[in-house]
Amino acid sequence: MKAHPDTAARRADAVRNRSALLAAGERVFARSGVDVPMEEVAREAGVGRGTLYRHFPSREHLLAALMEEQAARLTEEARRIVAEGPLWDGLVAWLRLYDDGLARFRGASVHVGSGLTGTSPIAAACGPMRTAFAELLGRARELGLVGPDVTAAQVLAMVAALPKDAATGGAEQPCLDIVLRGLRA
Amino acid sequence: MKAHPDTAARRADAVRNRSALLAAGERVFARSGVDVPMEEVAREAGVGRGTLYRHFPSREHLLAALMEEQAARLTEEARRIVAEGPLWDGLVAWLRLYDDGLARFRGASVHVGSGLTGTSPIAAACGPMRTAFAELLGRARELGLVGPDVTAAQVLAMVAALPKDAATGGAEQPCLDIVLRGLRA
DNA sequence: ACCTGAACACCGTTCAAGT
DNA sequence: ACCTGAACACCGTTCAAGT
Repeated sequence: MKAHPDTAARRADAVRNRSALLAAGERVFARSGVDVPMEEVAREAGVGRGTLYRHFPSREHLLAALMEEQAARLTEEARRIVAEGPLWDGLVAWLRLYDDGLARFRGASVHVGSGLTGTSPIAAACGPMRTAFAELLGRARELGLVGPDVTAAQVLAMVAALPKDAATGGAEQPCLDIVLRGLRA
Repeated sequence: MKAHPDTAARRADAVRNRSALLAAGERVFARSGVDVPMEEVAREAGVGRGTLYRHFPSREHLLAALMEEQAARLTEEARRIVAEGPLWDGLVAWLRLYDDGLARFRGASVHVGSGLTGTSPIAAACGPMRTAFAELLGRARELGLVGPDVTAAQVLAMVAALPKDAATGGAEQPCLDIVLRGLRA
């Protein structure tokens, strides 16, 4: 991949396999969670184990590639809210989107929560999203909508780590609502 | 173990090995996190793998045994707060103790968060603590200190899942403080 | 009754051989 | 250049043999 920055120069089977792996990863992770044996992803894509590892050197690389599209949408949305407002309602809506996105693959939140900081493939995939959210949170802070001591990395990590509502014994109020109340200045 | 409910009837080496395993588990989990290879625990205790699995059939059984003492302390403390008050400050202090306790072993929060409900060994070890905390939260709810839609299982799962402050990029305000603000009615 | 360590199973990752 | 599946490594768990 490094040797072939432009798709045209890559062999047709390599291009085909890569998209088959992405599609298979999407289905298998959605069905069985991100900790499923990698072999299942390879089988679903109809390729050998080795081919999977050639395209994605680790589970996190595959997960990061799958999340990139979604992260791009969230980046876009954060910028739109900064430009158009309203800031508080936008912030709330954005965090709901973010939370929902992490629910798509069972087990993804653990990888995202620990991968947001540092140099993991996931950190790289989420970099622009983090920056855009930091901008949004900064504006909200300037308007006094959230406290001065809350950081973007903290909020992203905290919301990513929230237990799924299924795991909280049928509580009426989602955990995210509690955190949102706590954020509001 | 099942065949010998009273310690006196067990062979001396079995008794000795069990406490050596608990002491080793404490040290190794504290040093390397709860996902450390079980072999290290056995080696630190000076016994074979098989002996470890005879006493604790899985990693979760060992972790549950190690957490029992701490859970008992928290149970006690919750009852004291219910009896003596003050309820809100007591609730806050209790949740800080709970949060600190989970920080003792890196990785423990994942097992506790998912193990609180259900039938895991950890759920069994935490049962009395859950009940005592539910009582404490119920009293706070009656006084209108917390909202009516918050459940004990939810709060325990949520606080267990909070990212360690080291993972939030040096935020001024601990995540727990944000949740506590959100809980207060 | 209990202990031990070899053996088995599972899965992530690598790599020699093939096209 | 890329693919494949056999092979290796690691670790959780089991069990036959020993005391």
